[in-house]
Formats: sequence, structure tokens, C-alpha cells
Amino acid sequence: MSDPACFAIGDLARQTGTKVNTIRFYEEIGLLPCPMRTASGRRTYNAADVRRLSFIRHGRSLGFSVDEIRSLLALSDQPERDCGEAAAIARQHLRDIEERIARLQTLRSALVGVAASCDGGRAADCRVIEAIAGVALPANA
Amino acid sequence: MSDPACFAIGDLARQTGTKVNTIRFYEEIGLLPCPMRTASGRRTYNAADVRRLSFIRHGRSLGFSVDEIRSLLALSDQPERDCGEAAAIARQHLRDIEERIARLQTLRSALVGVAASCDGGRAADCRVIEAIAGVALPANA
DNA sequence: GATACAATCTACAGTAGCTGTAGAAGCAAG
DNA sequence: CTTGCTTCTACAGCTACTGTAGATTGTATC
Repeated sequence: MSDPACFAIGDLARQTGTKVNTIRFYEEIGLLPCPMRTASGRRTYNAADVRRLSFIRHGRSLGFSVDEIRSLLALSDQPERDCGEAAAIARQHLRDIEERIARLQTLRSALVGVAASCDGGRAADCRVIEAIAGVALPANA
Repeated sequence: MSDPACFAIGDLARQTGTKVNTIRFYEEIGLLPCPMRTASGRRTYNAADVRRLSFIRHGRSLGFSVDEIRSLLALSDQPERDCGEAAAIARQHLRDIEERIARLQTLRSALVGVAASCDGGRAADCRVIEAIAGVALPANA
């Protein structure tokens, strides 16, 4: 209502860089709890929702699936539970994360090398395609 | 047919780690050319298809959209064209790639730090969630 | 108080990029 | 010739959103 610590869905959207529809979607699939409503039925949020949603968005952008995020959130919702489960989820990601970093770095250096030299050349001589193909097929290099 | 350099969709799938349905899907959306068919209508592929599909798969796993891959492939299909376009596509990705690397590295070191200490503890003390939340909300750290 | 305009509501359709399934046909081995 | 795997087409389903329609509410202005 007029509680200063209490704000609307649009504010939550702005604070977290999330679309309003996406917030409602997360509520629907149970990532966000059903919020309090005003007398007229509008959702109201607080600082805890900002943290939770930021957690979700960053998890997503780092490649965690909604289900993995769900289990991490469930864990933090029930802090008495053993956290080996969280560590297991995290470990599953570690290898994948390291591989992604390595491949992104390979691509990055290829792109950096190309950026200066490529403009105006012919595609036949273009190293971008070569670079990605090379990342794809190191055995052919 | 009995051409040794010519193989079936299942072989292409195995050689590239792609699902058969996905190969047909790429053909449908124009990423892969319509292949030759045997008399009975089965698709036949060759080494060039393996390279092209590997390029596509690696591009995808590195975060390139199908449309971006399409334009890179179009470029390599018409090597006489100017490659500034390819460089532009690449440059658009460079910034994003660097940001991803940075965030993945932040998460990586958080996960590495957690891995040894976390098992058996309580979720309340678990640093995995904290770590991801931290990556999510650096301003709160 | 009337009016305009933005924000919100529900409900549902559409998108990207696959993935799975059904049912028929082809092919290779025993 | 039968068993069993692969392939075929066609289409439905999935994940994670994103957009749109039409109604309602809240707010600022006259």
C-alpha cells in the first residue's frame, strides 16, 4: 500500500532488469513466491524479492537451468538441510564452466586478432570463419 | 550409395555429436543444404557436411544465434564478398564474450573455494548460494 | 468531478531452438 | 523370410521466455 518498503511489479522489473511478463512467469512456475496483493489485486514486492530475482537472473545468464536454480533456491529456503546437494549441483557445473571459459578464450583471442586486420578484405581470407571452424575442429588445425 | 566418402545421417550425427532430428531441423531452416538422396530417399552426407555441421554446433555452443551463424555461413559460401560483415558480427560478440568470461571466472573461483569446505555443512553456511548471489549482486558485497 | 494516460491485471498465442513420438518403409544379418 | 535397426515424414511437446488483447486501476491534470 503506502508501505515505503513495498513496491509494484514494474519497480521490481526495473531494479532487476527483468521484464514484467517474465516476473509473472517466474511466479507461475514457482521460482518466485506468490506475492502479497493490494486491495485491487496488484502484486507488491520487497527487497527480498529483488535479491531472489537477481539470483535467478544471474543464475540463468550463467547457464543454470530453471530446475537447478529451483533446487538452489529450495536449499536456501530451507537452510537446515545438508548443503552437499548444493555443492553437487555446483560441481556439476564447474567442469562445464571451465570448458566454456577455455573455448570462449580461444574464440576471444581469434576475434581480437581478426578485428584489426579483417576490414576490407575478402571473406575467403577472413579469419573469423576460420577461427570459429578452428575452435570447432581443433583436430583439423 | 556405395561411395566410401558418402554416409548416412546417423553417421553424421555420431561424428558431430548431433541428434538426427537436429540435423533434419538444420536442413529445414536452411543451415545445412538439402543433401543428395539414395534411390530410396535416404540422405547422404560427406566430409564437407561434417565440417559445416561442426561449425554450426560450435557456433551455437558459443552463444551465436542461428541467424548469426547463417550469415557467417553465407559469407563463407560466397567468399568473394567483403568480410567486414563477418568482422562486425564477430565484434558484436566480443564484448559479450569478455563479460561472460569474467562472470564465469568469478563464479568458478567461488565454486572452487566452496567445493572442499562445503560438504556436510548446513545450507545456511553454504557459500555456493552466497557466491551466485554475490555474482548477481556485486553492489551488495 | 471528468478526463486522459500509464501501469497493472488475466489469459493466451507466438518465438527460438531444439527433442521426442508415431507409423510406415528400407535394409542387413541370420 | 523374419527380426531388428535405421531412416523417412509429419507433427506434437519442451524450455524459457516474449508479446498482445482487452479490461481494470491509479494518478495527474483540467
